[in-house]
Amino acid sequence: MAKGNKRISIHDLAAELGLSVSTISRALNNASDVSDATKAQVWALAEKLNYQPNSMAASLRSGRSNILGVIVPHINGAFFPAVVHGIERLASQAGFNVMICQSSEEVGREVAHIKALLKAQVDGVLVSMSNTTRDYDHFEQVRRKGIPLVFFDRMPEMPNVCGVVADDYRGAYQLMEHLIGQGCRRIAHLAGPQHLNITYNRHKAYHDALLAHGLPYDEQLVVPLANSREKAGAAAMRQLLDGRIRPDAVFAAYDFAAAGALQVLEERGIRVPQDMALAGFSNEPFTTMVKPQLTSVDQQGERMGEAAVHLFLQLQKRSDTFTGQRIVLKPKLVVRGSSLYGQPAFAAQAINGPPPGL
Amino acid sequence: MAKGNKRISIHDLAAELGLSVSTISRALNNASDVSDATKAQVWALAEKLNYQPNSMAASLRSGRSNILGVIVPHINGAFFPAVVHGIERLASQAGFNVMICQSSEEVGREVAHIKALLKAQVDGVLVSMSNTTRDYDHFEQVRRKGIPLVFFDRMPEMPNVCGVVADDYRGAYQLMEHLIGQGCRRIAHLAGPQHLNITYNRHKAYHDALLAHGLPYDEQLVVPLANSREKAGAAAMRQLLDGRIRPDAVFAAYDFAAAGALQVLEERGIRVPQDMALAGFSNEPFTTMVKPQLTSVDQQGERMGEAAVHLFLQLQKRSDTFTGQRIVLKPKLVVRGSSLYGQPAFAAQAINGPPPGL
DNA sequence: ATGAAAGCGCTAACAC
DNA sequence: GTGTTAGCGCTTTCAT
Repeated sequence: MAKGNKRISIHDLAAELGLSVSTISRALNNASDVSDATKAQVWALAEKLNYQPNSMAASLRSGRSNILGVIVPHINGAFFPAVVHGIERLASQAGFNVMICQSSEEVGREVAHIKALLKAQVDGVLVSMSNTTRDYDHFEQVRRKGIPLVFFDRMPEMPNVCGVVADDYRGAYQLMEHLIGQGCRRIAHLAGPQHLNITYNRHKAYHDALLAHGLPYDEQLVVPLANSREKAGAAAMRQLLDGRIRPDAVFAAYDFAAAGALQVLEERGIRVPQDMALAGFSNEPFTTMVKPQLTSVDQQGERMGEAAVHLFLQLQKRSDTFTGQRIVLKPKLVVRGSSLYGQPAFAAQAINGPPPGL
Repeated sequence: MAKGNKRISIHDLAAELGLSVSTISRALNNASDVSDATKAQVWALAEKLNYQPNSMAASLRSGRSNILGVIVPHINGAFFPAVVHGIERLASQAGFNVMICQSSEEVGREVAHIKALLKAQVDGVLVSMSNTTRDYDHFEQVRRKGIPLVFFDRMPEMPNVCGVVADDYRGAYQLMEHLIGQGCRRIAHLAGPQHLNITYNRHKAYHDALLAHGLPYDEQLVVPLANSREKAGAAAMRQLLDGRIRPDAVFAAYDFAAAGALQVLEERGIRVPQDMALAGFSNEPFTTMVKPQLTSVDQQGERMGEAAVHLFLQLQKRSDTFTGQRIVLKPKLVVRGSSLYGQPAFAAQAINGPPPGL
């Protein structure tokens, strides 16, 4: 009984009302050249019969699917979810459905997802590369089909790519100036992969800021992170502490890594920020939950998502020329207890008192 | 130049090879009744011409889209991302593409998403209700179309619904027994919405466990949370502390709320767990980053996702009878510093007497 | 303002 | 094993 209802189509509506299918179609799409009376009839009947349009058929015929494909490396942490949220908001406002895929940082899955999205005839593809992606053929394929392609956050080194990024260099540079301004002189860096624009830029800003302030760049103070998670941060921190030089500040390329580092520091009885300042990157919500609260850089995830959709819509309009348009978002330094010695009112607890343990 | 390539279809392949379209179709789908030689030819040419199948056309014809629709309330925190991950893994293994949608806890968006998924001819819908959903018409509509519908975590009160849930009651009960076993006697509860199965069960277990151990259930010790976030937890904690009775333990229905509560306790100089034990629910990653680490209950997100897909696949096979099948996952209590008095090495300063006044 | 008719690209009987 | 054929449900000229 539940399924006897054979799907009802515009033909059924047409028959019922004694109209032609084309009129029904036009009415349903609210075309301008249908009388209001007819529209009303059609809408009413559609409602009554609980008519569900078949978007497959529509897409097949029209060539437009109204689906936007999105590929993110993962949805851990708060950043990518925020971006996705921004994308969904604006896209659905523009009448698009969004198909979200996770590459889980594997090129293989990224390629597979691109393929699936193309099969699904998406009208556009928004992607943030996986960190194992070194070859860009699959992206080129999207463009070759004339389908708008927009990157966000993690961009490939391709000619004429469109995309939106946060100014990681600037954010990291500001962060470094803050640390230096706090009196730190031997700042270490827990570095992300150098083939990705984002982490490359964070590292480069670290380097440049040091030199610009007359401080040496010491490779011993730069430890690569195996990934962006806590454990990797903890491991890197241990490696750093076991080295010859003891830094007086650590800039981790990710908040999660910073959190891992923080735990190691606590284990070893090194006070933050008194003995060592600490800062991360991304402004994850948990940065305000740990003790001391973590200084970080906010990447404006939601705005990034919106900007990406914006770019897509533009590209769709004038699909002839794929100008390598880029939008660069200004990140925001968020200073908290983990890098603040002294004065500010609310940070009073940060400085006085002996170490909290014991 | 980039877009002159008019899409190539099986007709092009057929013409090029002097075969019929049906043979091409069969070869492409690796049907058993095509000679290997032909298959090889077809595959080769498809590769060479970079043929992309059009899944819209295939779906329209076959009636199967191979798309699985998923609706989650949000992707904050780690739980829903974990579920989604589980879903994607198993679904893609079974040859399905996944379309993820966020309702953002708004029924309106949930309804809209259901509509869009139906239009897109999805083969099944997996959903975790928004917390503003009180009416289930849109879900019924899915079933009425004969489309497999599976809930996870948050289930509606509908007859014969299929779904997979964690045993929140059991998890919360174990948590309560742990607290009581630790000597807590005036345990408070920061409660989630009571119209949702999950938070209702957490509350009910709180209630039942108290009575079962001869402790009174006191409404003054139950404070409703405005939502699942930190701020709400902080607000509820303040309200609790401003009340007449000072609890010696707090069980928050969400980890984020517990984190907010923890901050308030710190502000007020109330030591955790010595003065007051604290526990949350979900086992978010940040529970190990805060100090003290938070006791919580793990909900097995990834397994829940896999189970949901499993149910869907079953439903799809025997679509005649919609048995109200349910899978219940056993949650896991994770005891950490926030509720541990005594022995363990690092907790040397433990106090076991009655809670210090004030 | 409405209708007729031709497909979009593919699959699935049914023939041979 | 391969070919023929008839649509899936809709949009979209082109008529009227």
